[in-house]
Amino acid sequence: MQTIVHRNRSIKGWLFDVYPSPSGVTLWFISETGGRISAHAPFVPKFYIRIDENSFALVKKIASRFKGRCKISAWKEMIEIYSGEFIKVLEVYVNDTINFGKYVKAFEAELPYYVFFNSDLSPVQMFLFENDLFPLAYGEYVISPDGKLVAQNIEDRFDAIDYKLPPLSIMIIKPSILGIAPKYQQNITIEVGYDNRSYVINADSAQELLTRLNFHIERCDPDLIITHFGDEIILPWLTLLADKVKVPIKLNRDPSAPFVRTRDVSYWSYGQIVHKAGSFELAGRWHLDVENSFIIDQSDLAGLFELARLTRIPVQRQARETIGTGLSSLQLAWAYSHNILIPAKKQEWEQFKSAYQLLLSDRGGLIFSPKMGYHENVAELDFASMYPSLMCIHNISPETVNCKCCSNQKVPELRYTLCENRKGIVPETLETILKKRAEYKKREKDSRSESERIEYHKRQTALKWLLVTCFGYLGYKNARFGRIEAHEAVNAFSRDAFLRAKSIAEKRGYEIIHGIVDCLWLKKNGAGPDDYRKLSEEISKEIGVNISFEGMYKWILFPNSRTDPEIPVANRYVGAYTNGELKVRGLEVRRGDTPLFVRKVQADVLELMTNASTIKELKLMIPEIIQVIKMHLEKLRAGRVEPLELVIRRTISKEADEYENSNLEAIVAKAMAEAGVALKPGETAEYIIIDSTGKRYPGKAKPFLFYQPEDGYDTYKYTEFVIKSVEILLGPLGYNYSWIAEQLNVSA
DNA sequence: AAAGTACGGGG
DNA sequence: GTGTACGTACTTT
Repeated sequence: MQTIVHRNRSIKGWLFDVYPSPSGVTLWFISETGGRISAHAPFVPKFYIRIDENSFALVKKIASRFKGRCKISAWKEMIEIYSGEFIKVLEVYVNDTINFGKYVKAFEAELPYYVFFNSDLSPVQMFLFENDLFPLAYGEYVISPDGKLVAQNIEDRFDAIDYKLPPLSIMIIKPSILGIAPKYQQNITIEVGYDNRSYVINADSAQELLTRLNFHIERCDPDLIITHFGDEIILPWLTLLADKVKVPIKLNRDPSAPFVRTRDVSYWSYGQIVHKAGSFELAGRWHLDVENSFIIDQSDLAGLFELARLTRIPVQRQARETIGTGLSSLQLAWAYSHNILIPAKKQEWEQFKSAYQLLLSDRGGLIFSPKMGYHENVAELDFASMYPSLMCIHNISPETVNCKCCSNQKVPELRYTLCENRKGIVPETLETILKKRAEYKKREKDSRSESERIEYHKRQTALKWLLVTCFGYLGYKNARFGRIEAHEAVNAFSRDAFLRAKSIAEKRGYEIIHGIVDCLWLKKNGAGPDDYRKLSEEISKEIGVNISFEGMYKWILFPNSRTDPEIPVANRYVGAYTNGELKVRGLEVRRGDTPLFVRKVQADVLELMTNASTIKELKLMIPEIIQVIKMHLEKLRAGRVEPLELVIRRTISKEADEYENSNLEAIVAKAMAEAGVALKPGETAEYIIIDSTGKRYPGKAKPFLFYQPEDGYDTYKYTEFVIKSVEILLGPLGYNYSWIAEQLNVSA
């Protein structure tokens, strides 16, 4: 006799994905043996209301209207972050992970004068927080015969430094022409790549296209579909086709789940409009659009995975979120696990300022005026992670500044106190990041294997962005854990540190050539690397924040302002380190709106200049530089420059008809709108200048979308662009625009 | 001359 | 609390 025993199944592997599904969440795992397994976990998210007992009946009445969905759980004692004291709150269960937010809104609408906590967290994150889980967590997962996750034993930590990642099968889908947005392409063909092969899908009909794509998806069975422009263009287009010709597209691994799509948005972020494409997320596999992810752009998949593990935001979502959201999530997780109530955040209208932006705008950070022109034998000293370090060292956090319990005068210039009894949430969470990054940086330096070095570099770069954001976050008035006094305190400490560093250096006989916020450029006759290292050590020891010797420059240039040649500008400079590396800020090669052609010329010139060890040698190579420019300009004059290299990409800030001046952006936006492909504020105008005078061609510039090689281009304008980009380098050596133009046989 | 428009920053 | 850095470079009016 045989009995069939339905037993639990144990998987050793990684948590791959989590998303809401009816009465809980759906989880996907990748097992070590290569299985892709889904499971369901029941989960009831909850929120809290700070309410007096008299109002209990009112809450009960609202809850009873959503009978079966919302339920009053109990009175709870939880910690209010600013006071650090326990307060009494009412816990409400919402048995619907998909519509959690809608139920919360209903409560909020009827209880406008009460404070809500944990009410705008995502149920998926609450699930992860509560179960000590995180994306890509390695461990043992136990699944019941009816597909429920019943237990897990995690052999991994969200903040681990040594962790294994699952081997992922990857498919790439992209337009066969890259380098120009699909919006500007006349016919899009898609190219599918996997297993070291790629296939251009040239189909005669939509049916054929979809059938062939489905074939590839089934054969590859990707965990991860990487696209270029998948969010905005390709996936929406494919699904539209699929609906039209009724060929289901097999993008999802979970056939029961919908695609998660969000709308595109344009929003203001500190004086600039930003357009964010809507997202197109998949269920059971990831879709990552490399053109719609800041963190992938900066630090690749390795950085994205590092961040997702740390912030506990699912990978597809983390890819599209801002870094600020990631940092916030890290703090939320910490608060959640310490029974600290999380205040509902108010509507976010602004993005966070990065430290730098804030420093400039709030005049918090110090900027000296550079000594104009070329210098030799200058050294650079940088404070490493100055702001996060200050926050950790001095325990600066929204709830520790001006706390109730302490009276001290720790903050320079300001009469603020800093708590000595309780460690703040900001230092608590930052410390993890700082330590982790320091270790990655160390390994990056020490590692013998190139692939390891690259991996560690990507991870530490991702963490760097968290650190860069954290300062802005502290001063951001709408942040959950933000407070302006905390932000001011950091500023005060930073100015103090910077000024003390400066004065120590000057006392030792060094001349300050320039200084920005946490960077100092110094000079002293006869001083070498060892002297600067010694100076760095002395300053670090004195101030308590690490300052490091970045290197010495063979030459460095702080150019004059173009609008007023008598004055210097703080944020543009270029210098060649003694190791041959170049550091450039603010010049054309660094700008996103410089056409590739101009960038190439300036880059070529700079590369030559890197070979010079002294200003004298720089002067000697002028004829050589002129030759290089001549070569490029001859190509330009002959009409042989590829149109792509002449494309200017600039963000438009408003709708086509809102422009008051007919500048090139307005012209292009209008032309696009008329052709039915209107650009939204924050999207990029991509165009070629045909005739900037408008005499020969009144349109002046043409969107790349409509560009034909016969249209030609404005040789004069592009030449001028080139000469200006070289003048900024040669001008301080005594060779101005008209001299350069003359050498190049161009009328100035 | 004044107003309009866009860019950078961090490593 | 329905607002949107700030300084530079360049163009248009």
